[in-house]
Amino acid sequence: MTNNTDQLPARQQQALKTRQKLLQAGKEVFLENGFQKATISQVIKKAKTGYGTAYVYFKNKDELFITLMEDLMNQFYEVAEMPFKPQAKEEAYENIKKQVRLFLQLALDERDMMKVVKEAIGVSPEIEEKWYGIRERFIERISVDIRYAQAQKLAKEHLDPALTARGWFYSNEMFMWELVMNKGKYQLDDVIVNLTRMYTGGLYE
Amino acid sequence: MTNNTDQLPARQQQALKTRQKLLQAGKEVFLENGFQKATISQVIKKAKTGYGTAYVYFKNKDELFITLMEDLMNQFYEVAEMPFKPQAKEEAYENIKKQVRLFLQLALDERDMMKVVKEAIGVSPEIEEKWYGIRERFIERISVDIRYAQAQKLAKEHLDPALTARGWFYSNEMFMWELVMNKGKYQLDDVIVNLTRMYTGGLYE
DNA sequence: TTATATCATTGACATAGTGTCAATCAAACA
DNA sequence: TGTTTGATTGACACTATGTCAATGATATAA
Repeated sequence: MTNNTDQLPARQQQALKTRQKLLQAGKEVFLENGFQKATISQVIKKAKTGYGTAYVYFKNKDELFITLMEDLMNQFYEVAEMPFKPQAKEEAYENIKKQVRLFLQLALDERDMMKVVKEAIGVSPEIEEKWYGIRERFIERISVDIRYAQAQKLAKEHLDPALTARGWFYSNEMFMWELVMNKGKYQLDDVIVNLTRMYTGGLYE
Repeated sequence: MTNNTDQLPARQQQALKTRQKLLQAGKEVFLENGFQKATISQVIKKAKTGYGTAYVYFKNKDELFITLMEDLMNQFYEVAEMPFKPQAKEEAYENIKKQVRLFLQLALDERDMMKVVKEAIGVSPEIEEKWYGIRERFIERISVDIRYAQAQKLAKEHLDPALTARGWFYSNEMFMWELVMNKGKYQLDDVIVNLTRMYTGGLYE
């Protein structure tokens, strides 16, 4: 595999390399210190560049972190786009369980990074906005699924798809953060089964 | 109504007054600027005290804000403690609707303050902890309610009370923040009805 | 090959906020 | 009235941010 920097002039190659060094150092510093305690000084020290260099490549700490989040966030977008066309209630139940597991598992696979993401969402409006983008994408997708299930006469007509999708995603998201922050407090499978049962069947007989 | 500072020596009265001035000024500064942008300098300027005085009465900005939140947080604790002893599914449904409305309405009545609280939760671990205390109190109370409903054969036995209570509260909490942050985007009654229907009856036929 | 232009890199600087503490001031008390 | 006690204060040391004029190295042109 040839690196696409091969053809570039040495100057641009160097610049790319500097940027990469800052990203790598940034990731390490964020994982070690969390979002708030991480400083540009720590990053440039680890990357072995001058202080001002960081500001050449990134507007500020928030932007550096957003760049580092991007890959992970795209994985969430992919999970959100999963197709959903159940023909029966049983099939719906299985589909939903599968998607919940993908969502929670992705967060747990990147647990250390997700902890920092959670902190960053609380501190930086720009990063919060990025997460809201993912949330709304999920909710929109789930709304479509609910309308489909209603058209198939599988789901109750009297529930508002947008509100129901939102409430459902909120539960999922919060359990995700709970699992990320308190590993081991709950069993993943228990959470998935209970969430899905609640969603599909409700609490009362 | 006699003020209970009447009997105190003048020196302590003065100290109390200074503290009150800082609290009042703090509230104004937080509401005007939000949590992060609020500074001690702004507070002491508005309170007309010296810089160091603020640190005599409060360890830091977080502690000042926590003191300001206390009343509001206690109101949430009161809502969490509401009794719940339904004899039938219909009664349960009405009880639940009532409690959801109290919860959401309290947040909306203190909307401006709740916006700052949300920001502060994201920034300050101490304040986050305070909110988690309220959340866990709600969840514990709801767990008890679910167990009671299960014992009455009103609620499904196969749902885990702790997990179900948690998922249910998460939906409520997130809708609360949504209503607080985006006033008017959703109709309060629509949210309440949909949440409660989902919770009690589930999505599928 | 040399001169010049371009642009990546740099750290000192201005700015802004925090928390501390020795000094000051005024009330309480002997 | 003199002394003690404790409330108040702002200057100080510290930490972090973001900017920018100067520097240095590479690319280009003559």
